[in-house]
Amino acid sequence: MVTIADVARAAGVSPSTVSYVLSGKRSISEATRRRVHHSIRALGYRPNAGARALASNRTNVLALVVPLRADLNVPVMMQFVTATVTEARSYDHDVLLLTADEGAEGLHRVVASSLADAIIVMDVEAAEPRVPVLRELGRPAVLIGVPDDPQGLTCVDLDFTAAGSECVTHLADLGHRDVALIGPSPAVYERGTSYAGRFLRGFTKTAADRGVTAVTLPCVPTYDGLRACLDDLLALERAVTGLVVHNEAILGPLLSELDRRGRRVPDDISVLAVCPPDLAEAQSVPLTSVDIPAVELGALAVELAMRLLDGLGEPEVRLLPPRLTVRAGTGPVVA
Amino acid sequence: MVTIADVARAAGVSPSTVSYVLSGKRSISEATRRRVHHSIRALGYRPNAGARALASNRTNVLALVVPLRADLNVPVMMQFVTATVTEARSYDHDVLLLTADEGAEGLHRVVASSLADAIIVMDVEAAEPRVPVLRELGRPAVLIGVPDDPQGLTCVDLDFTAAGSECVTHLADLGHRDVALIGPSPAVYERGTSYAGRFLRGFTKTAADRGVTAVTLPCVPTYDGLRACLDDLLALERAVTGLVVHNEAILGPLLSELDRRGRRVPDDISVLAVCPPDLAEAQSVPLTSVDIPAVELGALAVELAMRLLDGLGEPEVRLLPPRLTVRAGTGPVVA
DNA sequence: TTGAAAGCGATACCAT
DNA sequence: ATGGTATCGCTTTCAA
Repeated sequence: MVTIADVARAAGVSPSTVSYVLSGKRSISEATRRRVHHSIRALGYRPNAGARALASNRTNVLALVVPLRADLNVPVMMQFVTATVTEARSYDHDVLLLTADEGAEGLHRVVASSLADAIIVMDVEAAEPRVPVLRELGRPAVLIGVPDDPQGLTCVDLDFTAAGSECVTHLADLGHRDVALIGPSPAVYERGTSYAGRFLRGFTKTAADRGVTAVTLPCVPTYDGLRACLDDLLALERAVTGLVVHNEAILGPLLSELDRRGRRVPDDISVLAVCPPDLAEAQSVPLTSVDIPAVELGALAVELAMRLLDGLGEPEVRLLPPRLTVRAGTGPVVA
Repeated sequence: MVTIADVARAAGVSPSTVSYVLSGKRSISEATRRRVHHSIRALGYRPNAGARALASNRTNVLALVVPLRADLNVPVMMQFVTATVTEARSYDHDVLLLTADEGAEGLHRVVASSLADAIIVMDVEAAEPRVPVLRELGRPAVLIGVPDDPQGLTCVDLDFTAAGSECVTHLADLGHRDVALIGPSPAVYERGTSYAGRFLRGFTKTAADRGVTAVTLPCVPTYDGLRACLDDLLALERAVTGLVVHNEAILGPLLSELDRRGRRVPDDISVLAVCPPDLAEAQSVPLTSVDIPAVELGALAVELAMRLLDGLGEPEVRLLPPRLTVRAGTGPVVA
């Protein structure tokens, strides 16, 4: 193994000089810097992470806590994870992966044993049980999602309230007077996942503001769940002409079932989805969609974590504005 | 911060004794052990990971390299990742997440800076460029997938050859004489992803052995790709009565399109899929499927990595036998 | 602008 | 069965 001492010897300087060349924490003459860098490359030196962490109290590692649930939007999750890793690398950091089933204990463990400098937590619930722990951990934390009381914590998320609102606005502007929201699984609402409730509120409020009739149908993400959901939908007294789907898993099946039941999109019914653009585009009829900006959110989470680690920046809640892309699946109401 | 010295003092023993109590590397009297454990709990002591790594040359961390591609089966990937983390924790290890875009350099980095003790690599190609590097790294490595030359490396995967074979066998036993394989995107074949070719070979060979006519159609995972693929399929001279789908992304759309084109499953055509059971079950018609045992593979990969770290066990290729579950989507040929 | 050396918190060897 | 302590590789203070 090549150590800092080997490099120092080869470059004819002291180990501390090599360290300072690497960290940039004090000025070094150009000549020395070059000799040191040359020796580093020549010997293929890489600082030992453990030694560095021990001496500096910095691991250059971010802990990322991912959910283990099956009822989540997995592709979006994975996008988020890879974006986090990629962004972390751009700050010369690595990512340690934790699963949510370790709970608060996992957070304690990682911090107390100095495995990571900061923590990023995905899939935050409204009454998030890990929030008090995160506050007391004494390490920067960034949540994806906004708990009821984000006091003292940094949170990032899509502005789901605005997203729900924008979907209704778009439909109302096209003349739709009767809309429905096909939401996530009831389980998602029941455990109070923060984004589901926020989207619903934006949806409902704007519908009221615009004088649009709005119904909400949570949907279990199975074929049977979908069928039941559509049965309910089509049995409504006033025919719904605009459908907002906040449940990626059933998007394809939903369109099939509508087709099977003789409802044409968008002629009979407009469909608008909350999902990644490629999913919206890959449907039998490309759907107007509000993007879930997983990649931006991942990068932003890392960026905010870095700021906190540098002692800059205060805890804050950062909501990204929704972006709605119009595609063939949305049309005006045909009288 | 609570150190091992604090614990030692509180328990009235030396630091080395505390260390030995924790590691179990020498015998300790029951009384001492109890006092030490009591102090550990009382003080909330957790060993410092960096210090431990520095002194012991063991990080208790596994590096996991995940692909960044979009054309992969993301839910299966995520299952694999979480299974890996969960299993690693059961060995008191953590998982450091790397993305494949760091390439061989990333592997060097992680090893040279002592960030991880072993490496698990997903999405291995037939002519995997990282293979030579992994061999020279001097650290245990486990590949998910089997490269052309697995010499000296440990590999785990589903036995895709047997899986392809079993699908044909099942259809042939039901009397099907004309079958087709709807495979992954052409891009997957082109870059020589190892599992795609192996499945194809098992499929083709068994078809020949059984005197069954077999055609293969790679399918770009978009709606247009699917339509083109089905056009080709239905234009064949001899009508295909059995369809094997090795491409999860288009499973739902495929069934919709078949329905739209008036082909009933399984009355007109039997459909058999290679995918997780829940996906097969969630279709409009539940499909017979060969499971991709992501969870077992993840756990197995970790287990083999642990063995290698303990100096037990040689490099080996471990293929899990396919398991076919019969569901409503497969039926006999109706003359 | 640079060097010497004291830690950081464990492990494991050498003693007893 | 237990203790003392050198050691791991790096950072950072203190000095020059």
